[in-house]
Amino acid sequence: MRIPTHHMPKMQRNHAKFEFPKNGIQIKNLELVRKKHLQIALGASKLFVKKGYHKATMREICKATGFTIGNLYDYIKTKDDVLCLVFDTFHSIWSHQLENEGVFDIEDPMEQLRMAIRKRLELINQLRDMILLMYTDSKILPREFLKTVLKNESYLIENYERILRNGIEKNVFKIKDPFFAANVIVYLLSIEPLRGWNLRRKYNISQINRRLEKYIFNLVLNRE
Amino acid sequence: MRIPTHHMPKMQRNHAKFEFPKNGIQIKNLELVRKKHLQIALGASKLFVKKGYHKATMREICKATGFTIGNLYDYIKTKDDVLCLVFDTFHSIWSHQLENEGVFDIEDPMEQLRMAIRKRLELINQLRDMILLMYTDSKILPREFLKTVLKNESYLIENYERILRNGIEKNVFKIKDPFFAANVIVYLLSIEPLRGWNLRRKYNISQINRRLEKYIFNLVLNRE
Amino acid sequence: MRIPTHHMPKMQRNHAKFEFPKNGIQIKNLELVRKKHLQIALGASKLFVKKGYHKATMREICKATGFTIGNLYDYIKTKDDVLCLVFDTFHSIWSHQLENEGVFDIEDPMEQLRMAIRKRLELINQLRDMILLMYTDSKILPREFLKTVLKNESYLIENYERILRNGIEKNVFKIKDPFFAANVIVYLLSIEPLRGWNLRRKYNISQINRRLEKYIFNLVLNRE
Amino acid sequence: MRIPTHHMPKMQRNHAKFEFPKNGIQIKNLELVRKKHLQIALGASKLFVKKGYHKATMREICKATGFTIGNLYDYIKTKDDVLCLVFDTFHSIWSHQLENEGVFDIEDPMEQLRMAIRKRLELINQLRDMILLMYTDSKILPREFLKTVLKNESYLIENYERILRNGIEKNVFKIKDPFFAANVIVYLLSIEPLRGWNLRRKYNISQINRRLEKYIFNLVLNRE
DNA sequence: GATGAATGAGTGTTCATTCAT
DNA sequence: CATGAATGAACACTCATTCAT
Repeated sequence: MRIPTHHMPKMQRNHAKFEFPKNGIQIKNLELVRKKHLQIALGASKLFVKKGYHKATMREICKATGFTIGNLYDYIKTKDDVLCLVFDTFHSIWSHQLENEGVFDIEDPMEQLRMAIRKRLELINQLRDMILLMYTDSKILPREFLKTVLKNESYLIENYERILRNGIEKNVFKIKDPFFAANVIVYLLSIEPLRGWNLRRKYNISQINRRLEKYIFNLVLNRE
Repeated sequence: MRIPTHHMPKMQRNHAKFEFPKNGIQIKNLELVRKKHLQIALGASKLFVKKGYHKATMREICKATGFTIGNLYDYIKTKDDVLCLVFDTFHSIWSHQLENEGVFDIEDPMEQLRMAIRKRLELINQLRDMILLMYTDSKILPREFLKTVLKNESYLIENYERILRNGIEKNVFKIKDPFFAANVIVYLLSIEPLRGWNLRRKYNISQINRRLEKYIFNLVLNRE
Repeated sequence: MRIPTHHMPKMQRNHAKFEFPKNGIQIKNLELVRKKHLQIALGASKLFVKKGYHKATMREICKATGFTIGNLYDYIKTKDDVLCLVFDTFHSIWSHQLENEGVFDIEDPMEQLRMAIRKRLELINQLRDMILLMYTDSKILPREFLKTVLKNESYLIENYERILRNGIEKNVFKIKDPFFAANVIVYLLSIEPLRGWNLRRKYNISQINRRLEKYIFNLVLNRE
Repeated sequence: MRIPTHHMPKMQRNHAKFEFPKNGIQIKNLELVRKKHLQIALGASKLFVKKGYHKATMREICKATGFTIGNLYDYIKTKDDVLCLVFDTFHSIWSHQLENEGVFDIEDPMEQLRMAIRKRLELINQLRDMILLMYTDSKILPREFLKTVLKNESYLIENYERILRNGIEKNVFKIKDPFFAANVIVYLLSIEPLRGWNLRRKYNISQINRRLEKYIFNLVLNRE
């Protein structure tokens, strides 16, 4: 899994709400904490992708992140926090992508949607395994944190809905229910990480992506 | 979750894995073993849906299935086997549905596809939680067993592909790539169990289902 | 520490209230649980006396009690429970002694008090180290359990108070405040286990006991 | 707990243990070390009284004493040293009290004993919780240090013995065995911190003290 | 076949202590 | 002298699995 490092500086911007761990930690230097949290998230995500959250032991997480056990626990309170950190890091990228890509500056609805699809598919290819992880392990997340994740996710869908509404207003898109369509589109875009094992037997990634794009435009341009 | 019991007789067809649960102990009555395996799968699935596989303990599985610990281990070898049994039971229903519904007896492609969609959505609604479980926990399955599961899954997709090809031959469906379309359709049909938390805020199940049906027909009837 | 086994059959009589652990345990055979709890208490008490509660590890407790770790945890929920079991076992002996010794059948107050003192000193000598343990580690006990322990302890003191009142009524004892006197007497009787390191430099146990007896009679027979 | 600061100057007399806290680091200013040791003892004692020695972490000790972790370890070598410092500080007050109170300047044995009792009870009331701590946690002390503590304690008892002998010589006290009596007296005087939970249900502190005084005089004035 | 007590490797977590800055 | 991040041995506890009855 390549990590899209060009996104990193922006990652934790909107997420003062994700403070780890909930209660005070040992370490006092706040900048350091942020740095280490990122280090944990990056290392642990790779491990979780490989072994799954439950089968990864704290000792393995330490090795994967380059921490000693005690030191790791200076930055988290429980193992669950590690998963939260992983989600915090990647789900931010995941759900706040469009704002960061300048998609909303594009006027032409067709071009805007095409951009939104392509950029998303690029990101999805980069984060393939993380996306699978985010699907399979999100139900492990603490209730409160899961709520935030879902909120982010629906925020992402709203972004697509906005693009669709823009196209509808300009009489380019023919769909009647942009909310449902946005859900379908966002869902469809993840087909490759989730069900790719079958598609990949016949197509390479870019063939899949091209077809997805066509399907989505088809969906958006034809009367329902 | 209602379990569609009319499917049960066919369920355990192809799984050598469970034929001799314990090397040393010869359980003669094979019919009994099958009965007990079903009992385990039914009880355990409910538990796994509630708690997840990893957080469910063997003791809880015993309680949920009505076995004592020692007795349960007469029918399985490891905890993983329980998950396999659950998959074995439900994934058979899941992937061999269409054959059992008489869908292939229908001549008219439109009618056939409509039937295939509706029957599937019905089943998906019944098995909502199991489907989520099958997505999230399939990666826990032993390698060999996972292969069987995926084979079943692709068999299901092939069924849809066959329906599409039938419609293409009869000049009803306009699609060029029935393999890809089948994958997309099967994937789309599961949107509710997997991403329903967002859709359900606006629609009830049947509204979702109606929209899905329309989308799929749209997809199939329009030139790509 | 010799364990006064002749008391054992009576030990758990009055203490249905002490159920370990608070919530259900794995083991179903209740008689077995009682037997094992006793085994735990006897083994652990020796260890705690030697090392103290906090320095004793669960593995040492296992070795001292003859359990494997997992099996020990079939009978307790936490390490604290082991201490509670120890207290439960010995504090019962400790605080319900007099009823079991026939002291209350004696009519003559002098004889009754003498008996109460001697029997107690005998017990105290047997339980020397346990008494020290009960003093030093009682503050570790869970709040609720400590309350029961203190109630038992005050019940013991009440027994002495009753003996004193009997002597006052029969004009043998001259004391005005039997409650305070009973507290002092019970406290004094434990001087050897608690502060014996100094006394033992000059006296043997029976010399200490003889002197204590004299002091208490002095206290009880003279006008305040 | 008020700390009787007027005793402090004499406190750290006889404890080579803390003269060079760290082999490698030569802290030149010995006066500073003494000051810091006192700071540690005062802060830590409050914490130990509240949580017990074992449950108090070094981090909590730091917070309670106003040190940073690294700095604290400039003045001690192990956590046990903190307990030793606490004992060193308070046990000195505890066992060298009488010399500092001018008790030995009093000629009249009755007056002298009364003074010795009252001053002691005053101190005991001030140090209530510390006394309980000194009882419960003394067995944690390193062997060598415990010996010093016990020596101090027996020194205290000797002081009372001296007072008693003085009274015997002057034909005021009737006791035959001043050593035993001194042990009993010193032990009795601590009844309130150790067993007060029962007494305090009926009496306030001064009522307890008055009764104790009477009992001790009774003990000392009557033929055994 | 059924029972449930026993096993012990392995887990997440704590915390006294060290040491670079 | 002071700081606090880093270390890792040790801990309490869990739970899949076995096996005597």
